Amino acid sequence: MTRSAKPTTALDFPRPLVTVDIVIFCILEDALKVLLVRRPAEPSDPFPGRWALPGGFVDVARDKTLQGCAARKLAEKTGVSTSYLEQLGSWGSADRDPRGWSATHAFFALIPAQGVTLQKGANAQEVEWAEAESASRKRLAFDHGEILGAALARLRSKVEYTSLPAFLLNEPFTLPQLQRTYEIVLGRPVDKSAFRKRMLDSAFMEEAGMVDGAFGRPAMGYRLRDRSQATLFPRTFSPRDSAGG
Amino acid sequence: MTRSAKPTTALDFPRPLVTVDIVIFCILEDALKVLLVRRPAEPSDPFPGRWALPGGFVDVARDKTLQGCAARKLAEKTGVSTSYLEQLGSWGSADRDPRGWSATHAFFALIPAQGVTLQKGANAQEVEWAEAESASRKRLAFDHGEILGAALARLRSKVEYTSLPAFLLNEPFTLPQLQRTYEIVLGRPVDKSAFRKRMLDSAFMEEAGMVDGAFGRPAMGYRLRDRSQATLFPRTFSPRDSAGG
DNA sequence: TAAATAGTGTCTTTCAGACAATATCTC
DNA sequence: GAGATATTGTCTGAAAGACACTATTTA
Repeated sequence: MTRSAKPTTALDFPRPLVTVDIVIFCILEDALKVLLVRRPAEPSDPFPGRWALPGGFVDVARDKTLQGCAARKLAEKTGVSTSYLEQLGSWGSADRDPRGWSATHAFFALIPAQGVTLQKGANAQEVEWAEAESASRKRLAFDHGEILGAALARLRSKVEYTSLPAFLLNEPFTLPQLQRTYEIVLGRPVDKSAFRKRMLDSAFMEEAGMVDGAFGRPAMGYRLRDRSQATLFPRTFSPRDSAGG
Repeated sequence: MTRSAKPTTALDFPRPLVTVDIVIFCILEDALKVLLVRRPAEPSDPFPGRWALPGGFVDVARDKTLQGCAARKLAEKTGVSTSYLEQLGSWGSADRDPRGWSATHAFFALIPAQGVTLQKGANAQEVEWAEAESASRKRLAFDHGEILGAALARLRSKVEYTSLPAFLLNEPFTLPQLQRTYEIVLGRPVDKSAFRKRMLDSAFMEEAGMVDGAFGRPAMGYRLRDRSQATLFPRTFSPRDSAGG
């Protein structure tokens, strides 16, 4: 990199604003939800009163890395510290923030429904779990609608060939629960037998004792062998006709 | 996003340095190469004399978007303006740049070998095409070794199930040329018949007249239908035994 | 006609999808 | 036992991999 727009020792040229935003997904009420916070109502703020993704400025004194900054904000909002956290991309332009040239680093997180305790911000911000699909069509603050759309697309795409949905469940989880999670995210039913074969064959989970629900036969509980990353399947889920190259 | 570390109208808190770096891939001499530039030798500069990825500070006055900034830098270095340009991710931390907290937005570009005219920087920077694999093991400036490694991993991963390698070829290209490109990036041979079936079935190319080489039977030339994005295949390339979950 | 390269055909195996059958629980 | 849910088994068709074969060029 040249890094020589100006004499390299003088770094006094204007810098963009740098923020981190997080798309936090969760399954609630049999639907895919995303966490939104309402921006302060003061008219001096950009997009007052609008719903936005949780996030904020990188705190140079406090944050050692971008990932760390994202993890901190996630924990502040949800109380969840261990979860799947993946970088989504960055959005930067002269006009996405009325306060000046800004670049945001977007992350997306998958967290299990239970164990979440929503924290209102110090400034008593309003917080809600919004249905993901409809939220992406809402008019959100900044370019957060676009970012949420990208997160949804990434999630849906990856769900076709990875074990990602497992991160949306508490452990131990059962195969029927996992299948239901896939179906919610994919938006279509999945064949039970094929699903189970696929999950068990790829061996990214291990047995964790029986779990019994309210009715019917108890199911085997599973936990992930590696909670730090998802497993890739060699093929996508696909009904017979579609995606058939 | 809170964006309220300080009163929201006062934006006078310290900001990270913001840069863009590009991993530019190209096939040369039957190998995958990446473009490196040598950093200035002045000791006042970070990593003097080290090889680095091309890139530099975002110019708030000049660049409208991050993608635009990347495209500009790509054109400045290679003379290539139309090519495949994808965001790779961002790397930001307190200590990756000795000059202070910095965040870089990394992109990766695929360009055809021909038509490239390397431009030495205004400051007569040294520029070279390095073999990609070995370059990723070299000690590059900043965290560029890590970034290059991530780019290589992303490329190799995507080559298994996308049409990406087509962007490394000039049009019109032939199927044997495309196959050779896949083999170079994958690092293993690919069956001719299966390869051709796959490429032709997914119909991301269209015929563009016969092309004849030095020897043997002339081949059909093809061009991409859509140069803006790659096509996804429903399955990965995989030899019989491996990846056979 | 030999060498080189491009393109096609065929066989086999794998495996996902469909769906039926069986197992184990509660009430 | 009825109802509910979990788990397994069997069949089938699509498609990828392996590999042999044919086609078209130059020397």
